[in-house]
Amino acid sequence: MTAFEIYRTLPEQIAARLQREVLSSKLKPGDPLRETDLSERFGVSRGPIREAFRQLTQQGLLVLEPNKGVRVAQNPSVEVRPLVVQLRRKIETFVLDSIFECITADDLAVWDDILADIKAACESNDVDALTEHDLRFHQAIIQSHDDKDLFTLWQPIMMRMLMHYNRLDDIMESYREHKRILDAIHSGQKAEAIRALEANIQ
Amino acid sequence: MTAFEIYRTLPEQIAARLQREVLSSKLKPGDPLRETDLSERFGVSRGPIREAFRQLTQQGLLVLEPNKGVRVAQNPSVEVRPLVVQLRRKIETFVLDSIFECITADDLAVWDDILADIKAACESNDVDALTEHDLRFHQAIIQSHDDKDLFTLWQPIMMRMLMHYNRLDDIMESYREHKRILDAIHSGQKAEAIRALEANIQ
DNA sequence: CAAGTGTCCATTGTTGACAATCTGCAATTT
DNA sequence: AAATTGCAGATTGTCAACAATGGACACTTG
Repeated sequence: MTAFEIYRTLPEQIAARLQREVLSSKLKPGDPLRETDLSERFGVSRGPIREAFRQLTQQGLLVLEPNKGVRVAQNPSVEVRPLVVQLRRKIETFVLDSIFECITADDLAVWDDILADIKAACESNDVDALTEHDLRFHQAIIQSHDDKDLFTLWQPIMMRMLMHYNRLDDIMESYREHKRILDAIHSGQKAEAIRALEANIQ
Repeated sequence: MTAFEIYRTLPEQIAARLQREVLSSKLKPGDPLRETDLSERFGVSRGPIREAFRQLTQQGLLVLEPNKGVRVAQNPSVEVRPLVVQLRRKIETFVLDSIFECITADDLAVWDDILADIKAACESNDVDALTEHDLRFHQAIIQSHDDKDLFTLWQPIMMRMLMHYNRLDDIMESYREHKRILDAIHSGQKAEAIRALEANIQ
């Protein structure tokens, strides 16, 4: 993990820390988060904590009840999960289809780097790191679209899916799936790239 | 318009007011909102204003830039709009299909009331009121699903669509579209109801 | 004994003061 | 003249004190 991540604001740093703890199930669905506890833990006042709560609520990781505080959100129900999968597929394939012709060598270089991180995480069987880099991979693709607003639409849907990351028996398969996507892009096969992307989202 | 809406919290009241002003284009895309101005206007301190900003950011109506404040979000680009339409259709038809067999007489009574409001808005050619009750109509359907989390997924997508509500030449057509949905539900025709719902979302 | 009521305490909601940051413009430098 | 620097103001970020709310539990009341 990168030790010196730079974030613009205090709340962003705090939100990033808490996000990891939720996605790695260090914080479990239903767990309450108290403003006072966290303000002491991070050495800041309650203001930035509330702001961080707000960001994570927007991502769907926390649920806010007035006068009662925030709790870690429940996983999507099994009934709703297929819908979430479909929504994410629609957005990501839309983006890939839309940007395909304008993908630069720089873009691909960044994505290759992330793929290397995914590979490393798979090889060391580190599910938390895999989750993080899987998120970075798809986020990088979404954010390469001109319309930055797409990201805010996509993020809460993606988060719902990451909340239980136990799809694969063989963790290395995740690396292979992402590699297939990039291989197809490298060789300019748009339809194949979209197919590989859809296969990765389930 | 309901004159005595009760909201739990101060920020909710403020957010509701601002939401109307954005959806009615009293506040236009790119307009900056200053915390100090609004705290004086509403007679509260800046805390609740910031909280309201956050709620509206989550809904996609405002965009937040650190150290620079918030602005009214831009309308979705013409390129992205078809995607937004598809996403909203997927969610709403999923919900209607999912709840259809458990719709109660109480549910239908509420929806009929909202339909009456839609009719009144159309007849008096009040686009702002139509926007408001159109939102209430679809929101009521979404919220009748057991999984309350669906609402937070749907809301930002819906808001993107409401930000330019100029689809119809004949405003009465909006009433008819919603009436077709409820008529089909009343007579138990699930497939027809879903078809009418999809026709309304475009 | 069941239902309702009051009190206390933990927690969130709100406020106003102060600190940090950004923007625009004027003065300075090359 | 163009680019850069340095101020001044406006605006957001942070903080700590105080107010309001909700939940638990003991107490009263029928």
